[in-house]
Amino acid sequence: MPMSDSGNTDILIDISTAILRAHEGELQFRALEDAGESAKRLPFGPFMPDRHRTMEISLRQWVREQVGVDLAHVEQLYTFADQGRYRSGESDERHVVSVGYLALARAEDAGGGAWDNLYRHFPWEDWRTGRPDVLDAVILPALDNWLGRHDHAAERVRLAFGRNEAQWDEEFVLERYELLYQAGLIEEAARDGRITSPPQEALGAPMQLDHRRILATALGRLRGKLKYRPVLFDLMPDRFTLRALQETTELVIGTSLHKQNFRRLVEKSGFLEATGETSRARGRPAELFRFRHGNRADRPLAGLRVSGGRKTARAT
Amino acid sequence: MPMSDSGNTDILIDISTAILRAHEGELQFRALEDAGESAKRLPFGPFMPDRHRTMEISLRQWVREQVGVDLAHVEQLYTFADQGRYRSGESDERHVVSVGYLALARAEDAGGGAWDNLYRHFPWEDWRTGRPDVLDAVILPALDNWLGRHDHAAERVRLAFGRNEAQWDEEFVLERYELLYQAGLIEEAARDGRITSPPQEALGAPMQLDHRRILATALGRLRGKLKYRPVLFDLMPDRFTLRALQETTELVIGTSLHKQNFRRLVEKSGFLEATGETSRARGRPAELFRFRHGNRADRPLAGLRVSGGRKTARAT
DNA sequence: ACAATTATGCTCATTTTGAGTATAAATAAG
DNA sequence: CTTATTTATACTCAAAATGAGCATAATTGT
Repeated sequence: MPMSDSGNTDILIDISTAILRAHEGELQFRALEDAGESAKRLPFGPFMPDRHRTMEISLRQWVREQVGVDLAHVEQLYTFADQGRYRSGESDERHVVSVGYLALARAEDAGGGAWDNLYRHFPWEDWRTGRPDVLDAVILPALDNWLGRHDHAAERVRLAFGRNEAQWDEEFVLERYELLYQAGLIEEAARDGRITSPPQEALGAPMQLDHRRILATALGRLRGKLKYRPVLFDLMPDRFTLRALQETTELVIGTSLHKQNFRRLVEKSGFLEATGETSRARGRPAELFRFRHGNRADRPLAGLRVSGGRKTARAT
Repeated sequence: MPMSDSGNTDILIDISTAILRAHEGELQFRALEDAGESAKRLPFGPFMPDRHRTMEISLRQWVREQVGVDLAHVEQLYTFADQGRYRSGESDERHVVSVGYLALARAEDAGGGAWDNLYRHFPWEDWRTGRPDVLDAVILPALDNWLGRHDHAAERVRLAFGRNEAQWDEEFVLERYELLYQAGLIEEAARDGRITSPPQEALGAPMQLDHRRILATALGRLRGKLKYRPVLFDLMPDRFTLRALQETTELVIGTSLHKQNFRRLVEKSGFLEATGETSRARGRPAELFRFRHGNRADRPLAGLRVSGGRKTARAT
């Protein structure tokens, strides 16, 4: 065997889950509140290997029973083991390793309980109505100030926040969050003793432990994944209009899309099946579609990539 | 706090690392041999939270010291906690959770030690010289036989192995491996008591524990990642020809590419910088390029997607 | 009946991609 | 030293995908 053990390595594994749904025009996650603590948290619980064969089984069962949500898609995100970012002052002697999961739920299956708007914690990630003001008003100046003392990070900031020639990449959610953390701009950093400048109101609502980091990982992963796998449908009800699908997509990637092109893209992808029925609402009734499983060409939805439009001018 | 602990949940976390390099026309990984055991294994060691701040730091240091390899890229893959796929008959009472990592090394930094050809363990994944014979000769018939008794898996097999209308997706490495495991076609399945049909020689060399599964995860992840992030360069030396870059790419994705189009793609991506020097070999000397960090548009290399060619015939 | 609203169809220029052909600059062979 | 061979690089061309918009259809609200 490769190495001998050290003395005190008692480890507790927590499974923390970012459960997302699209509901009432918001991208929401299941949030829990604890008494005497203003910051919310994700649902989490210990992994008990003698009771559950795999972490995913453990998680699904536990979420159904304790949180009352039926999960559609479940995906492991990352295992965080950094010391210093967890319950600094607790009595439990064991080291906590936290395994983050992303789970998607359909609004119908999502039961009661409290759901929170995800973008409340990441206001700089929502570009649906244009570039968020907070970027130029607060974030970039503060980062510049920080870069004055830590200029090695300039390139990371450039790429993550799309400055100069770089493009905003909607998938870099975690990288942006980590930079804000390292720059001491968000409350979690202050809490961990990393404060370098006063935390800003505009920088999103903090969460307990490292749960905002897990949420950032979840959002980034989901934004990436939807471009090549049909995960979006795990946020949709059984039947839905193209408009509804587009709105959910926009919620996730945080930008608005061209309606006709979205239709073309998604129709060509082979993931949809018309039901023949229509939905009645304000204007012309829309056809109701259903997700057609796995079949067909299953082309990726690479067209969902946020491109910022053509680079060259249109010839006259 | 959400839940109370159960009695016996002592957990040991192992970090297992698939260290890959491109060398002498092979995609290789660092493999270790144990006395009295023909199957090889990946380097792994326990995570000791009281000694290392993060798992990645722990891993990098440990790999440098114990394995003698300087790592370029390091990326966490997945945390496997399934019982029953690990050291069935061992004395250690603790549950083992294994965190898999993918690491890339440049051939120059890779020191001595034993390296094994990755495709020796996944012969069905190497399509560089065309569709591997083993697929039609062994794998698909055996899977069909298994499907006779387990037809619920037919759709998974169809998608994973690209049958009927479905296309072979080179990223589904893990899904294919898992199906072969579940169908009892590979030695690891027999070892775990899952045998349903005799293991086949042609189904790749087995490995210890679940290390072939980690390798499969690593390969799939790398194949996916190279399409949108410049990870390939972490397998390349400081300067390289386009031909060398293409060969490395082909090694990873397991298909051959069109030379002129590869050049176009990669030049347009903005990741390359000409050095002015050239390399001498058989034919016309090739220009030497260098990886240009982060700068520029950083377009994804989505064109590396293996497409199987145009769908419609070219008009006469 | 008409305005407002939403869905859907379609066009068009540009860009990207797949697949070649053509040419250039070396080395190896005679 | 002339030619074949080999590899690199340039360029063409058609098909497909993409970004942007106009046009039309089918409803509800007034």
